[in-house]
Amino acid sequence: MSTAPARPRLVTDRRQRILDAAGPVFAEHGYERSSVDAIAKAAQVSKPTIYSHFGGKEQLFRIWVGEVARQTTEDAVRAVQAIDVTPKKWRASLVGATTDLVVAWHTECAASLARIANAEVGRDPEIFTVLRESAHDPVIEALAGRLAMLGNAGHLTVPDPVLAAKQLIALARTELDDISEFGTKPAPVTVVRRVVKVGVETFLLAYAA
Amino acid sequence: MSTAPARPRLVTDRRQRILDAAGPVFAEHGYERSSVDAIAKAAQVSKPTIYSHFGGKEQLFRIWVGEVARQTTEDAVRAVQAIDVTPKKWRASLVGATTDLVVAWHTECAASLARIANAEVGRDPEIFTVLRESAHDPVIEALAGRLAMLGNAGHLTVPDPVLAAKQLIALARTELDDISEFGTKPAPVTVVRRVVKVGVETFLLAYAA
Amino acid sequence: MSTAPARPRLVTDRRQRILDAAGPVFAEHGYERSSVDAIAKAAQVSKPTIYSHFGGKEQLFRIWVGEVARQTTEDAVRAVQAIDVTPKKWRASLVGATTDLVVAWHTECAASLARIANAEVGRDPEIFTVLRESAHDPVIEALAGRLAMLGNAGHLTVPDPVLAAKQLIALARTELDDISEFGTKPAPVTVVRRVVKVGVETFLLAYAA
Amino acid sequence: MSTAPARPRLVTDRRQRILDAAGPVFAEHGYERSSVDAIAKAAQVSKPTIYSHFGGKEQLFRIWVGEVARQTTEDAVRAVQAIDVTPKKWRASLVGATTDLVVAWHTECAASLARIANAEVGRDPEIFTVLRESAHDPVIEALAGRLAMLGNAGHLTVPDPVLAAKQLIALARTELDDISEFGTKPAPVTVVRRVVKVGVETFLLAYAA
DNA sequence: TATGAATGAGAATTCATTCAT
DNA sequence: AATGAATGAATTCTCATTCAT
Repeated sequence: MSTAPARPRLVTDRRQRILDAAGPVFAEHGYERSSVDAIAKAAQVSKPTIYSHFGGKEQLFRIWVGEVARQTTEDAVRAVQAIDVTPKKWRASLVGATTDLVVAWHTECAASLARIANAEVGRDPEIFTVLRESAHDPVIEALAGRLAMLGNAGHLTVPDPVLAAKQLIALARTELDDISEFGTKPAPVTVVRRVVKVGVETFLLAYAA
Repeated sequence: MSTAPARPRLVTDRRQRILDAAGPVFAEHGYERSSVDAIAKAAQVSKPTIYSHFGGKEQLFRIWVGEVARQTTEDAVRAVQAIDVTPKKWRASLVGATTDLVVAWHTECAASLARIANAEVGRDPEIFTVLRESAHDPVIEALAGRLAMLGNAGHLTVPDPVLAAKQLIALARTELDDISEFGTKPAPVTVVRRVVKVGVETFLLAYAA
Repeated sequence: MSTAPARPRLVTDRRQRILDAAGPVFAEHGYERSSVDAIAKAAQVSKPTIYSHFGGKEQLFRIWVGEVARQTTEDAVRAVQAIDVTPKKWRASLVGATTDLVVAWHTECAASLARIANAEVGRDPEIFTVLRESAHDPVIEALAGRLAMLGNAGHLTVPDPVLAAKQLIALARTELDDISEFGTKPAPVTVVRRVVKVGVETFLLAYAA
Repeated sequence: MSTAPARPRLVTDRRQRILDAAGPVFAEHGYERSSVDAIAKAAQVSKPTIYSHFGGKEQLFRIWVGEVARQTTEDAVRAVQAIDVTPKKWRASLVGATTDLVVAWHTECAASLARIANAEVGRDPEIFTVLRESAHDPVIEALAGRLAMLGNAGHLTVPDPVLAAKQLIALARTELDDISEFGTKPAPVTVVRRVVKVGVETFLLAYAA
């Protein structure tokens, strides 16, 4: 117990350290241009360690995608669940929640993920499935649920809540790709807030009861 | 005239043949995974020929991007200009034109271009500029113009035509990424027609005079 | 006669124009790094023209070497022949002639030739022979002749005039490689003059009668 | 101990094996015509190994140059330091040491190095600096020191020892380029001995007290 | 478990050279 | 005689992956 090294914990940390290092690398350079070497260096780990933990570049990538998707989705769903359906607050909270949702997806990491996954979908179609199931669908579902509630509460007319959810997001993001140059430049939150609000207002014009 | 060789024609065609061959390759594999070798093989041309015509992989890629963008934009703008503002026809023609516009952007080539350019924008930010200026802006401008006309004609209430144009497109495309799996699978035209119509209807709910 | 083009002359000029263009290119980049393309461009001529006139890069190179060697040797021999063996002038004219000889070999072209030929001698041993026979030997012979005359005139003691000639040149050039950094930097004539004089003085110490 | 593999040794030897293999290749073909492939094959090593050890062709070349220069200089300086200034021995030892010095520089490797460095000096001027500082200057310094001692001992009259050192070397090497055809052919030691002796004798004629 | 060292396969690019006109 | 266009071969260098320890 006296001379016991503090390693055992680190050993399990290795995995996380690699993932943490891989994130920025993938985010900045994309899949192809990210070399395992670079990731190993960033993680201060040797290449074989990466291989023994993840099996290869491809798998490491997939796991990273999963991680970011899970995290982002968690944030997005939390934002959606904050929508307050009470008469006095629903408007403001809808705007606020939509903003939070959009912001959650505009994290540097999440934005890069979107770009990269988009690009790699041709090479590895499973990525599409993973992302849809672990990121897209849950958020749409959650949002559709809240919109349905707003319908039931008589604030909105929502014949197809899932469609409405998708459209709300589409409207909220309308100007963002322009502003953030496809997710390359970080858009200041105040700007995001403004454009999202504009989108939500259009949504309300269409869906207001 | 009897012994005239069949070559002279081909000589000048080389450039186009290379571009034609590069298209599918880039479209299918993306920039990084497309090797000049593969393009040369597909074009039945030697690698140096590509280099003497285009200067390098990067430039070939940019020129391909430009070509597709130009072609797509041409089609899209033509679609927009077909919008008929007369009382009886405007609704139908708005739906029709929006459908055509979306279809123009869902060509296999154009869809791939969007995915790839998106992916490569980090490596070569100029692509963003090129695409915005040569593809995105002209279409938005044209569409904004028609929407303004519809406003003047009293059919719509369009305080900000450019915004409206962007929103119309966003709504029209809302379900397309889902359906075409990020542009990977070709969406049947009938399906496209249906989802676009849904989007335009939402747009009209918001913007109808 | 009226519409006759002025070409016929140019046709024969082509050859010289290519040689003139090849000189600086070879001189600056050496044999390997000089591309036929670059030479063609510099000569404002198409590559096949070079091939039809010279047969290939190698042969063009050899002919260039020959040209420079001939020219340089001519100058060097002329310098040597200016040595005046009369009692009053022999010392000064020996210094002057040696300086001229060294200067002739320190032309940008000649210096490069020396460097390059030296380098290429392994690849093409014939170059050594060509240079020795067309450049080195004639100069040594001429100088040996004059030194012998100076011996006969009683000014010097020259048991082996050929050896003496080689030694005189060696002494005269002693510091030049240092100063010109292996012929890369052009040495100012005043400096050349000074170091050559020093060398000749040592020579006279050894050979004075 | 029975099953101990023979590899561990080799692993660390890789670097040296590459250098040893690179030497002859560079020496025979010069920098440009030496392909990394050829060196790898000669070293029985894969190309990436070379790159991981040396970073690239250029750096490998520089390191080789450094190695040969260091080795050669060591030998040359040792030869110079063997000069004995005692009255009875100085003449013979000066001849002997100069011979050794010249021989050290006429190693196949050193001779090639001189040729090649000379050729590459245009492309990479740093080579000149490296060689001068690590090879040329130390030898000249050492030799100048000994000549000064001989001057102090009253055997020679040496107003400028550094100049004298350079001249001694120049005279000793006078006929060597001819004989060895620019360092291409190996000159038999007996021949070297003879021509060096002739050169030293001329030196003594000029510098004897 | 973790790693330094090694590699086979393949990338972009350039070159000397030759057709067909 | 001159050229634009094309090419086979070779170059340097990088990468994902795997041993042997």
